[in-house]
Amino acid sequence: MKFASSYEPGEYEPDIYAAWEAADEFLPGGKVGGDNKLYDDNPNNDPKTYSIVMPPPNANGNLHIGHGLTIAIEDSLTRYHRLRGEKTWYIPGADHAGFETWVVYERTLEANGHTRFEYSRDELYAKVWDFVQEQRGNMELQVRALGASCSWKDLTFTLDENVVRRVYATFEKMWQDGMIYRGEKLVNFCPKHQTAFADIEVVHKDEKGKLWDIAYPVVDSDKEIIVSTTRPETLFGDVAVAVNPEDKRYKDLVGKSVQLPLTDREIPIIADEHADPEYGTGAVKITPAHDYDDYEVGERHELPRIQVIGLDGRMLENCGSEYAGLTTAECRKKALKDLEEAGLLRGEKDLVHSVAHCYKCDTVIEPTLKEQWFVDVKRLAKTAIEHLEADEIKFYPASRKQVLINYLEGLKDWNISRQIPWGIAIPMFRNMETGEWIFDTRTNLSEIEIHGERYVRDEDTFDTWFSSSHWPIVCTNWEEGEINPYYPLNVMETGADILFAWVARMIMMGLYVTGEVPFKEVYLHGLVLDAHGQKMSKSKGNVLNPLDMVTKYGSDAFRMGILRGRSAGMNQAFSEQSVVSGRNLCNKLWNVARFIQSIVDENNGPEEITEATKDVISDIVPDEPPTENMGEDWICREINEARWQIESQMEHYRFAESVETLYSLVWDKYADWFVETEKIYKNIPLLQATLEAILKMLHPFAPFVTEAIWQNLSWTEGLLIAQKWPSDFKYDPISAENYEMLMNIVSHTRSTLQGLSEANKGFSKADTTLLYGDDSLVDDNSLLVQHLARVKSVIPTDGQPRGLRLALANHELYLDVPEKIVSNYAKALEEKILSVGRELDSLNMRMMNPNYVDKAPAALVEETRKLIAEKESLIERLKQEREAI
RNA sequence: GGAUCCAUAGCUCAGUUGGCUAGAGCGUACGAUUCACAUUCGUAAGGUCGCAGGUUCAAACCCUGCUGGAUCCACCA
Repeated sequence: MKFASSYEPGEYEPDIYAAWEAADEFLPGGKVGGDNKLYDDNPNNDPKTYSIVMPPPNANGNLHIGHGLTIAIEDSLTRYHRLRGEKTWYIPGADHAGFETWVVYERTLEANGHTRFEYSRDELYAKVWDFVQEQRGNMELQVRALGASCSWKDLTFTLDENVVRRVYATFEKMWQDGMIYRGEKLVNFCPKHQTAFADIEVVHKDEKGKLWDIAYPVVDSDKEIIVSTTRPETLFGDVAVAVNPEDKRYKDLVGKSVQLPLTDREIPIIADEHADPEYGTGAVKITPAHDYDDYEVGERHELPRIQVIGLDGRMLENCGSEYAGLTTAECRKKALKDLEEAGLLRGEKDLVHSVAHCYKCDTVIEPTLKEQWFVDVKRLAKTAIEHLEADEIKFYPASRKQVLINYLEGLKDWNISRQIPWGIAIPMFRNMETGEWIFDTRTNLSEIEIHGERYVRDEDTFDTWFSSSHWPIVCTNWEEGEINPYYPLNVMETGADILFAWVARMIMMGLYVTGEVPFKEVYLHGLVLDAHGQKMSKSKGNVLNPLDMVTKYGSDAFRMGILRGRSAGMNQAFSEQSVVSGRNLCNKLWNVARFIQSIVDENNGPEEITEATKDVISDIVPDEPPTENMGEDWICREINEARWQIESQMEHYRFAESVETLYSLVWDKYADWFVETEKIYKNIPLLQATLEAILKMLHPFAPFVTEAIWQNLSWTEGLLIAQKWPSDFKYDPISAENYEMLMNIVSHTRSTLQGLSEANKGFSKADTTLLYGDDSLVDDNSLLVQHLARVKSVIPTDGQPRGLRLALANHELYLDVPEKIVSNYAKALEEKILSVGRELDSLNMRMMNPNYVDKAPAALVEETRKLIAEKESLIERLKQEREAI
């Protein structure tokens, strides 16, 4: 016997994964397709294809619990479609994670007493490359430990040559289409990391601040205008004071100038909608170089932009010698003091406002004027919206489609420049003489020469989302003019939190580059929260490592555990308890298999399997429905039923329900009832066939234990991963129905016995005899009933009923127990009568309503009538029992 | 300010076009045990489905309002 008495995942998982990989089963053709070719020369010859990509985890990082969920979902889909016989391609990836990795690297640089400024960009790039190569591999091992059946030879790294080539091609196309422009705009600049960020990369936090009122004297007048500001230090960059055009208080001041305090400049008073008469004093200072709204006001009124804060977060020369070089905080303090001394500070009050922070280092983001590359997104967004509205992509959850459309409608131009060395270089060179920019892909050179003219490379790199928005295109090797059955992807599975950052951009880019949407369906998963519904975070100390779970309980247990109770788009709690119950299921299945193998061994002997028996066994669908044991018809029906459910659930991404369906099939139906019946009947071919079907159905969710069992069974061949999804079992529906009745009799017997034993100390259930009247069902199955109900014997009454009659409609059954035992049970009986009475009342109420009888469907009314009749006869019987006591 | 989602047993969640006498797992209580499995088996208790209205023969489900919670977007001089 190969089966140990319990399943030890750690002993099997690494070998099994290696066996799959060695057999090339992860390639899209697999062994099923035979040729391992991506696709046939004639696409009509091909089976259906199924493609899915892995959102690339950070190449030099470790997987967190969210990756665990990602892989559990994606690999279940992959394995399911592979078993269905589709050419399934799950493409793994690794992300250079531009900013993330850069932050980690810069930290190690600083820890060694260096700074980024000591090196050229090319040197830094080379250093990080080496750093990442050293760290790489960890993540890939972890993806394997989770059982991901992805095609490793197709792994795409976000800096791979073909990715860069594709990104450059797109950029060039955009450049030629006039969608790329260089502009000096306000960008979210982190003074610590020295780089710009996209809007979605900054975190807004509510903070306590102060609102100061500052008087600006009106030129050639004794009047003054008081502005409200939270950032007095930006005063040096003021170029106007704005008031609302409707604001009567200031109407006559518009067009005049004010003296800008602490400086010798005069700035105009302008009228602009931006000024809210209700807020503060209704007058607002305009600083286009350091505030987004002011920037727009400046555009409208063609005002100059005066930058007064440097990239290092210190005040520039143009603020005057007293202020230049101060940090913004120092400058604010000094400016307020000076204003107060000048008698211009008129008030100060507390307020809470939201402030942008760097999502990585929490430094306050300084809106800063910078020359950057921008993508004009109007056309991209418009096309994306059109295709979304035409329902070309199905969303799970469905509501996110509209959310995405709303986002695209308000999308601003996309700043794609980042001041980080670690990334794909922007392929633009500038003629230092003329200032002209040209496109060139020779980004390995910092300078190039064309027709004797010298061009210098832009030092910036692309926003990672610009390259990763090509992900479905580059992973599937899509090429213009070639047929590619794997593009568009069947599904894009990723976190709901990157709907805007990534999904939106992949759709825009896919449409722009290929003219087609990049995927047919989007499944978004929510955040994995801790057991108490809290976000996992290092500072809270509630972070769970998926690999720890795998080590402790096994990969399958983790996968089933994390899928449980989870639905699309929802942030849901994760509890270790679900993993424990997943582990228990694996062990249960293991023992079921162990038991079945032992029966096979007893009857055949493992060595003596003849070719003839093999034929019988390998025919998974028995031609004739099983006879004799009705439990066999029943389990065949239940397995079919479960399989149909799983097929429909998988189509709708209801993974949690599939796990639930399988759990109940394996445990509550197969092990608790069917295998119990087989202790008497031992229909070996059917035991084998049903076990095989269950292993296949569970394989997508618990790949390791199912494969481990498959390998340990004496009669199976090949790898489970490469088998075919089961088809229908034949069965006799009447037998199946009868077995269910038998189950009902057994449960009721057990429950009554339990009631008796609770009411009577020392009562022995196992010594009790069950008597039956005129009942062919029980008569035919007395041995089975005796075994399942765990009674001493099941025999006919022979016309002499005695003991306690069971309250079952259509069956005359008695537990042969003394009257004293029964009388102690009277209270339980009384409760039962009351509860059935309540059910009967509610049914009668319904029938007494003439509208119900009139308007409800006839079948439903009929069913209610039948139910009432049943309940009435049941209550009658219970009352008789009570009388008898 | 705009939007989306959520509220069902002690806990975590199912409940697909209204037909429910509202389910599961865990937990709890009681009982079993040389049986493939104590990672086991059996039985049971536990719920005015957030609140208030409405539509309907019928509402956990549809509509309106409210309360509480989560998330996203925008704004906050």
